[in-house]
Amino acid sequence: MTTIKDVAQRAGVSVATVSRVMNGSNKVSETTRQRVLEVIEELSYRPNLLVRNLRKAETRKLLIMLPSISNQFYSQIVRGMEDRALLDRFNIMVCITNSNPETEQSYISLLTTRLADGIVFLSNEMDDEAISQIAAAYPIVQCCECTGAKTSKVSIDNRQAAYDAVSHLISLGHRRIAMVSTEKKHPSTVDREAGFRQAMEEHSLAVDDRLLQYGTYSFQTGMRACEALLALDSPPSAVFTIADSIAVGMVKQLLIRGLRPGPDMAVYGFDDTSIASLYTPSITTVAQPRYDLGYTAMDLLLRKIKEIDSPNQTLLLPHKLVIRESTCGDQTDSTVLGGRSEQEELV
Amino acid sequence: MTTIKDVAQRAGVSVATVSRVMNGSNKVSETTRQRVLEVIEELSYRPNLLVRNLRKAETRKLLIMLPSISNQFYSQIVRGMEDRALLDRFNIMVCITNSNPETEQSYISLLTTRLADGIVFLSNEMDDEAISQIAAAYPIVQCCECTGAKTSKVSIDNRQAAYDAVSHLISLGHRRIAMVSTEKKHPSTVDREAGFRQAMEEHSLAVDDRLLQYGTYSFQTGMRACEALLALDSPPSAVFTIADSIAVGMVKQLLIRGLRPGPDMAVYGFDDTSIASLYTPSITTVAQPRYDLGYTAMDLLLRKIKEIDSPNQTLLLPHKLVIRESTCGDQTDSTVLGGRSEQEELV
DNA sequence: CAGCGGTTTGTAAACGATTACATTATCAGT
DNA sequence: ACTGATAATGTAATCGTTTACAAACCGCTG
Repeated sequence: MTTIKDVAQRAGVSVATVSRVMNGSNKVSETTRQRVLEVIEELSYRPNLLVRNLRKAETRKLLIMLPSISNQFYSQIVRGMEDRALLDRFNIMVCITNSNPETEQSYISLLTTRLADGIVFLSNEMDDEAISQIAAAYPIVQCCECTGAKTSKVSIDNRQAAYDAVSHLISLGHRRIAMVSTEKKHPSTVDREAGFRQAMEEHSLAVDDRLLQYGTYSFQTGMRACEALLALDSPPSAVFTIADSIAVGMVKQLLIRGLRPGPDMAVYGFDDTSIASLYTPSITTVAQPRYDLGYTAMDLLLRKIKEIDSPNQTLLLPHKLVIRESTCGDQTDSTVLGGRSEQEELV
Repeated sequence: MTTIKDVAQRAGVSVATVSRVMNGSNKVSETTRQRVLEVIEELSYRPNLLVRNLRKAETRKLLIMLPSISNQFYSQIVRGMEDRALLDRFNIMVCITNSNPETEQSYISLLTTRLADGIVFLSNEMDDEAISQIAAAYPIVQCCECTGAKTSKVSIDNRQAAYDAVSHLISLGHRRIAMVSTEKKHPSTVDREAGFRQAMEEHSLAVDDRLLQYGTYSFQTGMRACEALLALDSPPSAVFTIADSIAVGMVKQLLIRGLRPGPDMAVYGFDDTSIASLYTPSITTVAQPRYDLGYTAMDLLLRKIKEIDSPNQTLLLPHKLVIRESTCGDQTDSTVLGGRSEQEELV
């Protein structure tokens, strides 16, 4: 490997001069600058950034922790983060934890061992105590899944969003409303369940335990829940699910059973991932301002990097209901109703 | 920041001893080991890995270059890579290029500046010449999108796969077969188009230029292509698309027009992403051994890391046709036919 | 108790850059 | 020709580890 010394020697200057050329210092004559640049080109010299990072005590690398890469939901968020990070000349790298605590820990140690300058969690496995402790010394932000840890955070108001969705179903005349959620209680899950209950209670509707189904974020969960609900003596007329993937499963199972999603059973999704608008029938859902969530989270992280002792902030961004066919009372043809989500290529 | 010196001082030993404890060298007495460990805990000391990486001239970090995070297709591939990398105690980090040459370049420089030990490209923007040059000095592997660059590579035989798919359509009795592809010619695109043509020619079927539609990987492309094809004097009875996302658009548009995907027009997807099995009707497609592709690619990369001068290899893994409803001749009900793809959670 | 082998520990060079400070070159003004 | 200011360049310390080599220590043996 060629080092700065090799370049200096070959160009007949000192390493300091080469370093100055590399860093664009103005205290180098045009003649030597050219010579050095030539030699750099000639030897195809690339500085060892480990050393530079060491000397400058910064890496300009930020980590984004995703539980999984296969979730459509994250792409716009990550794009927002990236755009914001680039403004301050930071690079981002995505770490996939698979919701595995050890994997998560191994990526966190990149931060504490100075291989990265900050982390945004899109979900985390560690407990609040541990996260808070790390956040006290290193820049950390939570996005979308915000626990009780002492960090800066950004998300939507999940409780309110669920409340709005369920209230909407009620306003359509539904009285027996089911909920399909996950066994694993993410912060967003807890809030969405709370919003569901609040809406039901405020409209004096009973929450029948048999109408509560639990599983994972998979469409299989939606299909199974659909079966279970249809098997009841008096099935619900509407279902609120906490994720589009579950809603898709519900809808598919209804179709398999020859039932019409919407008229026969209304289905509400959550997140407005591309499949919700793509599916036939299209699926009513709650949209989050994903790009903004990411952009804002990154903004908070950069603030923390500039000043680790800056106070923690909690920001809530506005959500939106996207009404589509799956909550349509009368479905005479399969024309796509409004609520087309922002154009997003499915590459 | 506490350094190894602080620990040494506090524990009353030399930095060498602390380093030995950190690295699990056996030449430390149990007594001092314990004392040092206590101090490390007490000061919550974390070594600066920039230095360690510098001394050891390795980072044990591998980069995976994705054009986009929103593609379902990549998740299993990445998992395969990760599993293989972990066996050799390497961490992986995902870099999203957005198909932007500058972004790609900025991540590649992480390799040449010794911040990472190797790269797997799931697609690349640089030209073959540039890639070959880098690959001569640094470990690089191409996966799924293999150009003419001098690197090790893994993919399926895209030409053969397309050939098989189109031959299958022909065996079902179709004679007028359209193709929907992308403007941008990725290596896989070129091969799939070639396979399409080969199958048509070998069965003495004319390739009507009006039956060739081009766009992006988006479902909008599928919808538009569907419109264009239906507007023809004699529309095709089957369509081969080079991506599931396009096929979904086709199917959706057929449904909107009140036509039956399958009986009225057969639709073939490619890649077997989760949406293909999820959609109603489910979509016939070509499945790639995604996990294995990733695992194998990483295996080749690790080989290159061990020995940069090891010869480049090109591996082709077997594909599979997954027959579903969208190529079904008579569709009496919406029962899901075989070809359920490997269970994959949609999180 | 000198000498020996083995274990444990310490000293200091090295990794490859950045940068404060020192030195040298350049040149205008007298 | 000399001075002093300014620009260009060089020297060497430094970042925080790892590790080769040297030194100290310990218990035994003869």
